[in-house]
Amino acid sequence: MAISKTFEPGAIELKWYQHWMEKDYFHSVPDEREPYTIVIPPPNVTGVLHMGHMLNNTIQDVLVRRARMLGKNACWVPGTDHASIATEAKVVQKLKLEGIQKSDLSREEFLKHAFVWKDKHGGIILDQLKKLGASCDWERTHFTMDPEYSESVIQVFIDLFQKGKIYRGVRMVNWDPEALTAVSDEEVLYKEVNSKLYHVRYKVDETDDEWMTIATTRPETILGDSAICVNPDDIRYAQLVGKSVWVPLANRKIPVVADAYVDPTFGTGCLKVTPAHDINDYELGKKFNLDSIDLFNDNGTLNAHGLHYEGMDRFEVRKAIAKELQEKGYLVKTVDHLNKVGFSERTNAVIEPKLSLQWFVSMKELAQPALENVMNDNIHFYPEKLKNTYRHWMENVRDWCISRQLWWGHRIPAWYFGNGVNDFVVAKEASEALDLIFVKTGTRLEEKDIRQDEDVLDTWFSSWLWPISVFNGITQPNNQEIKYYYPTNDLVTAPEIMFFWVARMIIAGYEYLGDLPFKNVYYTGIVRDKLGRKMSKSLGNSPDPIELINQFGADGVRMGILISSPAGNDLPFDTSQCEQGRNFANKIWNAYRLVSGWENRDFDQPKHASLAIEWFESRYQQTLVSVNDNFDKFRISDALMEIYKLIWDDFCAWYLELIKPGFEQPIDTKTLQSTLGFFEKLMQLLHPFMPFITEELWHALSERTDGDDIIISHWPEVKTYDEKTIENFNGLFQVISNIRHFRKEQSISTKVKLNLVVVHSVSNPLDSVIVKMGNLSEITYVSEKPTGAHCFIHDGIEFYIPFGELIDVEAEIVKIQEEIKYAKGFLKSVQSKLSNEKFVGSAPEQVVENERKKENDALTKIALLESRLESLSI
RNA sequence: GGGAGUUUAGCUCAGCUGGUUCAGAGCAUCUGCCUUACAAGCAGAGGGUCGGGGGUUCGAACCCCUCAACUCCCA
Repeated sequence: MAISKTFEPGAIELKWYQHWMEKDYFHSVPDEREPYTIVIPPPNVTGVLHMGHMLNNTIQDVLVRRARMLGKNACWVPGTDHASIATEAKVVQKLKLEGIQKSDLSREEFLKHAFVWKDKHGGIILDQLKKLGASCDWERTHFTMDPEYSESVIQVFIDLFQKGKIYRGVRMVNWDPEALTAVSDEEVLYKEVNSKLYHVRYKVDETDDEWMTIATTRPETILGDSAICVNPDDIRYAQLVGKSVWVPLANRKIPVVADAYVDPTFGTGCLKVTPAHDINDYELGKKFNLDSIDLFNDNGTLNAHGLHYEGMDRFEVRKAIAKELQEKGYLVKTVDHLNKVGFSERTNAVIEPKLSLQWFVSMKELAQPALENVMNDNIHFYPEKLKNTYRHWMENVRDWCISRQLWWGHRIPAWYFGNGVNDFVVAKEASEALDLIFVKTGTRLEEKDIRQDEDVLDTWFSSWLWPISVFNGITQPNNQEIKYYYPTNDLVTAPEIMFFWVARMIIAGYEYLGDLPFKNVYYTGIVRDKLGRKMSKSLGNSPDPIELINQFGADGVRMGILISSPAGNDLPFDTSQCEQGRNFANKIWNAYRLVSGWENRDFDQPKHASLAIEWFESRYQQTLVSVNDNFDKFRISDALMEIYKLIWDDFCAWYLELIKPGFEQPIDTKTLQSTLGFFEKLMQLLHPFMPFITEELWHALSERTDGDDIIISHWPEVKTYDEKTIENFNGLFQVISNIRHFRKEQSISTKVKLNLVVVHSVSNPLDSVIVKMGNLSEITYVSEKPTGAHCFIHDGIEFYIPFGELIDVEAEIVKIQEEIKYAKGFLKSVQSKLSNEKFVGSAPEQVVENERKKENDALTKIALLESRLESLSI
């Protein structure tokens, strides 16, 4: 059967993925082997695969596949999270298209719709990962709202509440007026926005015409002002502190207070204080015991405090109120101003700081072990520099707002029995709640008398349990699986979610299992386009991963993604990298075509072949050591690069050429066997990176018994190797390269065979190789150097290529002169070092010795070059 | 505003404790080749004041100071 000239990945990928699935190779059950565990960073259940997932999951697959080959019990747990805000928004939107308002539905009805949506879209992203070759244990696929998982989330909430680590309180939260929920600090993105600074004057009480002018970017909040604040050192306003001013339009009198918080150089130096709508103002409000006037409805419109603006949107009011202030003479001026505005990560709505009653996790104590164990490298970050960022966050950790005013998610297990601040209990079921209420109050209530909290928990409050709850470690403590798989080994994720997720998993790990959740965290970079922009759906600058796979093959795409992406560095992605991957697959494919076409016979192995085999074996071992080392250091792309060069340069360009029989000539059995063996071992090294082509060739190279698949084959073992052999061959390659260089320089066609004359007494067993690779007619050994020939020196031996008439003698002379000039300059620098007493005195002996050797070499070289120059000049 | 990081070839990056191997790799570029596995290929080549300036040292891409640019995190 003819083998196609190029590698065609499509059918092959499908075939082997199916085969692996049928063989259940991805599935893990605890046994006596050492476990190797990775939990996938769960993508959003509503998401589709993007380039970030591709990078992330390719790396995980590489690690898992190698661990599997190392004989470990490899377990890669896949799954998705419920992404409460994003998913709820999508479901609401979908219902809207069907003419259904969320408000028309009961909670139960809405959730029914949401689950329908989840069942329909939830699996997409995981299916896409299969195309990439991801060897996840699909039988273990988890979802953060699975019943048992949910139970663990609720159990943890109750436990932390009982420990006093969860509390309910009024705080300034980040309100998303579009999603109608609070979001955590981490979900707010600050962006610079061109806005205006409105200078508005407030009349000082008990004066005729004395005014204080404040500067604000948010005139719509004027109606909620409770004070004016100035810096106590600001002499401009010192006499006004303690007096009162009148709030424009509202006709309310508010005090003037002084606090060092105010920056006298910003604006006018007078700050209007709106405690209900700014976090800093809120602090001032507490300090000075000011009224807190909440102006806004949840959807961002003004409420009754907004007077005649009631019902209008905050941004509409900004325009309208500026106009009214202008008309009534309060607006002094407006100036352009660049300021930072917080946007919701989910809805992109402008975040409204809002006072509200929310649930919080108190973080300070919980964070302690999580901080320590990263700083002391019990949990190792790659790259290490991210430890700094982590420490900074952990040392200044703030309490975590975990309630969300949504329905899609884990409903908070708190039960209210009255209107008092403390009229609630926390319990899993209503019946338990009733018991607790009885204990708390002495009153026996019925279910109809109590109501459960309407809110759900932040999604991260469930995914922080991911490495534990995928093994049911909370609901069934000390079960066999959690004991076997936990702590997991490596976590591969993006630095963007270091706080959202990584830090919190570490916290949960220590709190609930008293141990780290993973030993290593490998942070990938952000995938960017050619212009350096982050790839995103809204920019439309991200290639469709599935399209890429169709175009270049999964192996090609995997290589394209990994070839240049060191940990923590952004990956400026370009499809040309996948092309490189595809080309590599093709190169391997063609190497196989060559080898598979050889006919073998029993005859004595030529000397050069046995030497070549010895050399390649050493090179392979040398690379293997280095590849292993790179893996240990999570230098994944370096490992790949080494394998790439080993296959392309050493194996294809040199080894195969060395042992290749003449056209239509047979090859000896021994050499063929060794070559097939090498090919196999190369495929094993490459398998974690390019699983499909390697499995295909594993089977093509040899008849395999059932179950003899590369995916479960044993990672090659390190054996001692001979450095000397590698050095010898490097010399050989340089000789050949010298010949080729000369040919190229003199534009001598490959069709013209050259002679090589060596001034040496002993011939080399590899001469036949030089003849072949250098396209020579013969090599002759002489004792007298010939004249009229090009010369190069390697390892002290002089090599000559006799001239034909075509050779440009003048050019040759010029070239030698240049070489002499360079060598003399080099000699001078070496000699000046050696004549420096301080250098000779203080540098280590080894270094000085090296300089002496350099001096000697240079002298010899110059002498040789000069004698050649002489012979040419005749 | 506070903190951290980065700056080495056209691009993406290596370069460990200062010392032959220290100025490297892959890609891209240029030149010549359809040579019988592969033009998705082969052979060869060019390209860098290691961000600028100063210092320490016999010796600096590497250590110190300073300036500049970029990136990220926090407020």
